[in-house]
Amino acid sequence: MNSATAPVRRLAATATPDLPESASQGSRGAILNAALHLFAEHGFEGASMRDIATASGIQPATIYSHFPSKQHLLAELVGIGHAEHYRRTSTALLECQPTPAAQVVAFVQAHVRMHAELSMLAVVANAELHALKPEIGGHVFQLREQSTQQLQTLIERGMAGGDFALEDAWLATAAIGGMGLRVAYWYGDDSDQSVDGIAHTYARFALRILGVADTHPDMPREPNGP
Amino acid sequence: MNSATAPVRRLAATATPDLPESASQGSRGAILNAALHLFAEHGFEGASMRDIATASGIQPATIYSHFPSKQHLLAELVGIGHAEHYRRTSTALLECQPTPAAQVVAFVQAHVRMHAELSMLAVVANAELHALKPEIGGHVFQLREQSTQQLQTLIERGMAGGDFALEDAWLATAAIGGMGLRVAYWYGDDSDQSVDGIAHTYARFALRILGVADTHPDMPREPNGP
DNA sequence: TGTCAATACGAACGTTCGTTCGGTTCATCG
DNA sequence: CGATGAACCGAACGAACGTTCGTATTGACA
Repeated sequence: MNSATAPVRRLAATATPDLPESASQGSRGAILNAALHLFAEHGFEGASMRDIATASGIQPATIYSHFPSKQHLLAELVGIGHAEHYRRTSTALLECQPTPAAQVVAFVQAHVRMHAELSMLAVVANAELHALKPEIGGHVFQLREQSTQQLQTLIERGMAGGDFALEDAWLATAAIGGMGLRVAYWYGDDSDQSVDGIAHTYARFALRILGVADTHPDMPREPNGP
Repeated sequence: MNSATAPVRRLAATATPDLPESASQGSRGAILNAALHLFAEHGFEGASMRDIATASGIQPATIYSHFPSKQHLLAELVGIGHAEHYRRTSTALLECQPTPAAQVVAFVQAHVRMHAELSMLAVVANAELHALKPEIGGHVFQLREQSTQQLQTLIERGMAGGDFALEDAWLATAAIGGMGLRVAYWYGDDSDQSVDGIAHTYARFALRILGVADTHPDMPREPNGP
């Protein structure tokens, strides 16, 4: 009955460790952290430099001692987010068995974990990418393309080897990537789902999308109990 | 090589029929249409009333002859989007066979078609929902909840009847809903995929996620050729 | 023909925006 | 001790913001 008064939040998370540790120290880190929270909740245009200054406990002018502009602040966050995503998926692919199904499982689990554990960073990197001027964003777009290509290549190789049963690798890439992306918006500290459980289930969903039977040896088993 | 200069678009569509016909006539319709394009591309806070006025060929002050505020402009668009989505999925469910698998196929195809054919409306209704003040948004949140509940109920009934093989109805709802939602962002006028083809494939993906065999009679067959 | 309501307009209101400027503090180091 | 440079601040800049005001135009109807 209180549905008309509660504000509508853009994502569920509030207090997760929102930045990889290296970037969250000192005044510069405080600014980044405040900008991350405000950009995630209100969007780039919806958060002012004064808001960011207040949230990080310093004056607006001081932000310009650490970042040349609001755009560069966004660029740093979007860059960190994409780099972290690419780092996680790449590492996961290096550490798993070299079969197509196992690689898809590794990729999807890393993908999902990223969007759950660093949901604010993921939301900003995805939803505010359009606000980033190309001359400042630059290399981020390449990283983004590479991450998509990673998954699509896995799927195409599985199709070519007869491991997967589907017609269109691109549609499957979009579907699997998209369902993982959305995790960042609904996963919160109070979710009754564990990150491991979500990653496990989504990996299973991904293999099912690709036409892999539940009896396949690479199909993820039940995760450990609570 | 031109990757550093091209602006990053938020969604791919540009010229689709962006509003249900009834709402797009007269000056009021021109304003709504301009606001839809600008909100979709730049976000609510990123588009100014002057931008909307210029795009619709009238003066800023005149907008206030048709809408009491910028918030109400957004509320109307978000409301139309959610109403249209709920109308499409509800109609689809009424017209299909009453088996769980056929109902999921009908829902997912309507869901996907909505996000492809009215991609701007879908982007605004989803990505800008957080900018809508609760006292102005109001009933939209109920519609949103109902649409999610529609799909989750279908899945739960299929699970109870033994038609689907999975553990968690909510995770499947989130995954299937999320992958369809993302279609609005990448589907464009120049996509080499047809809307029918995408809807067909995503319905198939959905049934696979739910553990339905490819040989099940409700599994969608190949759509008609080109 | 006179009146009313709807639609449109140019100009301006007060506020907030991103950013800059001049100056202060303070630890570091020759 | 004096110099240096980074971090920080209060105050202000011009521009852009959502919105309001007073007025002009118009078509429908008495």
